[in-house]
Amino acid sequence: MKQKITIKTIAKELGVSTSTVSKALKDSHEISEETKQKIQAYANLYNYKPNNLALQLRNQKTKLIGVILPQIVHHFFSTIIKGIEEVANEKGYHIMVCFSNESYKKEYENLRVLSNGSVDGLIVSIANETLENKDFSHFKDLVSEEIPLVLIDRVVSEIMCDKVVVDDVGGGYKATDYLFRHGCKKIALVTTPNHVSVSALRRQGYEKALIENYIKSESSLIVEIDDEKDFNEQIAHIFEQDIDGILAVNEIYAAKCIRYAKEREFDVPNDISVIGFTDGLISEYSTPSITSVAQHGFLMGKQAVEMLIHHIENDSEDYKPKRNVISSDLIVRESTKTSS
Amino acid sequence: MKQKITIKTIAKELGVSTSTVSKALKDSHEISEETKQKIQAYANLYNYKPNNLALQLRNQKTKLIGVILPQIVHHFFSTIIKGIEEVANEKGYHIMVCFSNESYKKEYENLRVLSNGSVDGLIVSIANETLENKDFSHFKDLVSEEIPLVLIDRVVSEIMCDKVVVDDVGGGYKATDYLFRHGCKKIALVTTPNHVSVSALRRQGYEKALIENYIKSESSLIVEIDDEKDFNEQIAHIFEQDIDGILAVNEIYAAKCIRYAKEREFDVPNDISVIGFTDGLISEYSTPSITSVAQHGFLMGKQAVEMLIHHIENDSEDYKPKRNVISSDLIVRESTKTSS
DNA sequence: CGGACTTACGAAAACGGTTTCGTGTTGACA
DNA sequence: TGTCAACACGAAACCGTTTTCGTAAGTCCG
Repeated sequence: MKQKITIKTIAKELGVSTSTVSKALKDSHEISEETKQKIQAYANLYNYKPNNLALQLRNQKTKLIGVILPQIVHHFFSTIIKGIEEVANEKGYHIMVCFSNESYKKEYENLRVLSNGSVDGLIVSIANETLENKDFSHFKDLVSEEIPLVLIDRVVSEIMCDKVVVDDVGGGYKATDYLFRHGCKKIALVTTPNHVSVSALRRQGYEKALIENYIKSESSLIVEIDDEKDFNEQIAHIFEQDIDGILAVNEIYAAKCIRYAKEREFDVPNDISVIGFTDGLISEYSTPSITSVAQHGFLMGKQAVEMLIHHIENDSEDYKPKRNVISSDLIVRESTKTSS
Repeated sequence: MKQKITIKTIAKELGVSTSTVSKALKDSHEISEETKQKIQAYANLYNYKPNNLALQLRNQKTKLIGVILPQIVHHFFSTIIKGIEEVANEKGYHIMVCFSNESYKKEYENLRVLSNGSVDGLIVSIANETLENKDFSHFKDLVSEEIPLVLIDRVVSEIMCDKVVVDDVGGGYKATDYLFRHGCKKIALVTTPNHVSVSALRRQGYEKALIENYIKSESSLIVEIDDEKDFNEQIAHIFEQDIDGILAVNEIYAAKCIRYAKEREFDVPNDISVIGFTDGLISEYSTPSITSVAQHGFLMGKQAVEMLIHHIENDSEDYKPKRNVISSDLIVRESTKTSS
């Protein structure tokens, strides 16, 4: 990289001190018009730009927000990033994005690097492996260092910080209840292993709706998908139990269920109605398009960064962790019956 | 944020100089075992971490790579980010991600902020608006400041820097040729306005395939979609010309074409075969699944960051812009006939 | 005993800015 | 002519770290 022009260079060339240059460039009244003209002209000519690192070191702030997400090639998470970036930019911040790839080790590493003064605060969604381990000491360290932290989507109660979550229980409930109201009698749940906190919550919503409809939850109707194994083999058995509705905890599972249903010559939605979570492109463009629980990732990102920046910029005020809940809405499409 | 412990604090508390502390923490032979023990113990106890900003200022490098993309909620671009992040991390770099939202102004702003010493180099895919304007002075400034820059996917020849592009001409050709070989006689092209460089290239490939098959390109078979207007209205006329194949320049257009074809009671693939670009989730999960030209965004990200880091770390060697071309492959699925 | 060499540490400069606090020169005014 | 304020600028500290160089004390050897 070419040697950049600095205040020192300008000062030397023009035979003034660095303080004079600094002040002149800020149009300070302390400096005479004449000198200001000269300095500003010179700075312009040589395209002077103040070095960000120097400023950050001096001001003890970076105007940078660290974002650590478990995945990126994922509609929900990329939507969150978009929300974060948009608001951050409006407020003069930029974002540094890292991914944990659901791995504890990478999450730990990223946290370590970013918390060394590189960023003013962090927005994190916890990796699955970490949720499984239940080792949150790296987050607790962060909190005890008083580095502003906002946890999103996948959160745990033992970390004392701001949080933004989706109303997953409500979403699961709304979806299941919708199925009941539109004529379904026997609804299966296709989910992930239970340590994934959001899935567990959606399941709670599912079970709540069952109870309210006086139906006993049957474990034979619940499949915890192991992504390592063949999907169709794992769900085959629920199709042999006269089900007429499926709630899937994400849109990929929903799409796969629909595909499998077709293979087995069930009609969607007339024989079986299907609802997914995550209102992404798959839900919108597959045929039939999929009724989904929208999670408003964009909004979540926006709220998270607003809380974070508030925390960063009101450092002094005594601070009580807040928790925002974003309600999830059902987007009705073609994969569910409309009449009962 | 809590006041962080610094080398100065340690020095003062232990009654030594900052240089001693610095050396002791690096296990320098200049310092006696006894003193080292004492200092390291203290540092550990109070969880000392060196301040990144100070290091970056001193070393004149940030180990940070700036990434500016036009969009994020997009399978191809998020895949690129994943590729970039993975290799960057391996080599000890982190990434700062910004989005231009296809806007010239935001691209300009992002470029300005990131080129102030915040990053060691940049990876950029140009915004559509900039491609339309043809104003690339902000990039040329970057190049003349000798800030390492790699352009990806959407590139222009007048910017002298490293580039990684997809073989879009080849992709368009392969796809069109595949349609001809499998019995299509009349193939429509659903594309974007021509200033989008990748679309223009895909169109070249399409036309090349037409010529090789002795078919005259007809403008009535080519639709340049205006995203502001209704999609179906814009493509309706091509369905009245006995077409039996459609090449769409992205997977959303492909999915929309298939949907419209169904509405008009054409069978896909038997009446009309459809091929899209961007091998994302839509292509994979829609019904019928969509034959697509895969662009290998992951690979593109990896190559880009490798070129960039090479450039950053071999600053001295005299530098000749390189250009990598990633070949695009056809992923055959259900939206195209298999026999001729 | 004197010189050379090692050991163990500190002072200071450097990275690129900002900011506080002088200070020398004017000019006005009594 | 002496006093004082205003003006225009510079010196120096500071942000946190590294690194070069200097040096006091101790050791070894002749």
